[in-house]
Amino acid sequence: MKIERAGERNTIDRRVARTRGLLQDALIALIPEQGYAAVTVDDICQRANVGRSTFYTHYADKDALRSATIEAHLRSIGRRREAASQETGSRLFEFSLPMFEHAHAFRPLHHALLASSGDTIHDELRERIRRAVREELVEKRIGDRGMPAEFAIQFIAGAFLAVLAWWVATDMNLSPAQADDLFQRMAGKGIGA
Amino acid sequence: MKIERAGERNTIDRRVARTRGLLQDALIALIPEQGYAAVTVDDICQRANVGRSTFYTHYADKDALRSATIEAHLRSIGRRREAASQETGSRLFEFSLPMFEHAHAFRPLHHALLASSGDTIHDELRERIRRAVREELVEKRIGDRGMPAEFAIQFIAGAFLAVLAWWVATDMNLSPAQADDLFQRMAGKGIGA
DNA sequence: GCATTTCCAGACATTGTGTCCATTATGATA
DNA sequence: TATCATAATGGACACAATGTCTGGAAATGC
Repeated sequence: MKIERAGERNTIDRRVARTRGLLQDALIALIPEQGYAAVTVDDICQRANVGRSTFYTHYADKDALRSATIEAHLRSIGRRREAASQETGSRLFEFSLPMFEHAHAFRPLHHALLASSGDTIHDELRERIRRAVREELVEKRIGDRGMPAEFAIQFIAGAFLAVLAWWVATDMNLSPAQADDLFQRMAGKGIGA
Repeated sequence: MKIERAGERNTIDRRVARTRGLLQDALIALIPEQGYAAVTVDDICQRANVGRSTFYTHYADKDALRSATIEAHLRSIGRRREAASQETGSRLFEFSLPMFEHAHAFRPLHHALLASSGDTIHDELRERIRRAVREELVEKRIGDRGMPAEFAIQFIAGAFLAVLAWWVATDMNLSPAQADDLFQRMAGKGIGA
């Protein structure tokens, strides 16, 4: 009699690894084509050449597959980051360079993760904010010395939207004027190391 | 015989205005409760007390309703900004305060707009980045003088994701090291007005 | 008041989801 | 290599949501 206690398994059946790999790759391949929301479980299975019932023996649903896929890649970034952390010692944001490097190596994945969601409204709001930032930066000729204008624009617009979303989601302890003040400070002086 | 040319209508039937208003309000109300993706057309109709078939006489689908809802409000933000622009004159980022103020006045709308893109794929990555930023900022005790840590975290994480998305979407003329360098500079010193 | 428009409930076909089962195929192990 | 455990498979099923279409009832505008 063989008793196999939970979690005692130290090797993974090749079939499992193969199936999961195929499914993950299929998802990543399909997202740029149709957008995540439009991708069906059936699409994934056909692209991966995997039976639909097999899908459900591995993942509860599409979201579970997505999580697992991201999780796997994110772990590799984490390892890379730890390695980098020991080398460089005390950089300001240790996560950023490994992330840029990973995005460079796995561009299709990151494109799938970050590309405009196809959501016209979100994209429209983003674009409006960017336009507003662009106008001001160009008009007032701020930020030179090798800093590409578009980079600064994306930076500021992204920061603003993130901060606005957070502020709206919280209980709004800060007044609009206070929130704006903090934003202006961060945008102007940065984290001020 | 009465011929009604397209677009010649100058008044809107009260029933139409009433129905559309109810549907838009219902959507905005439901998004914070369940998230946009989980809201069904039936949910919206029940909340709005409107027949489901009526829904489809006004909007092609759920996305169309969302578009129409947000578009209307976005126009009012534009007007507010123009007004504010004339008053203040020469602030650094003129768009930000009016936006914060509008978000304060129409919080449910902005919550619906910014909370979850419906594309949950962003949210997961977003959360990971935030965690990475949070660890570093807290660990290294950076940013004091009345700057709430969470504000700085959201700011940096949002800026990073926007910059990363932009970089991945372009032809990647910048190397990972260069991109990271620019990011570090902006994060550390800001726009440097 | 009357013609027009909108609202509505319900029926319908369609698509995608998630579960289950019996059967076949394949990797692990000795 | 033989054996056994596990994975993969297609098909059937119930279910939920979508989007279309009807005919009649209700409201609106003029």
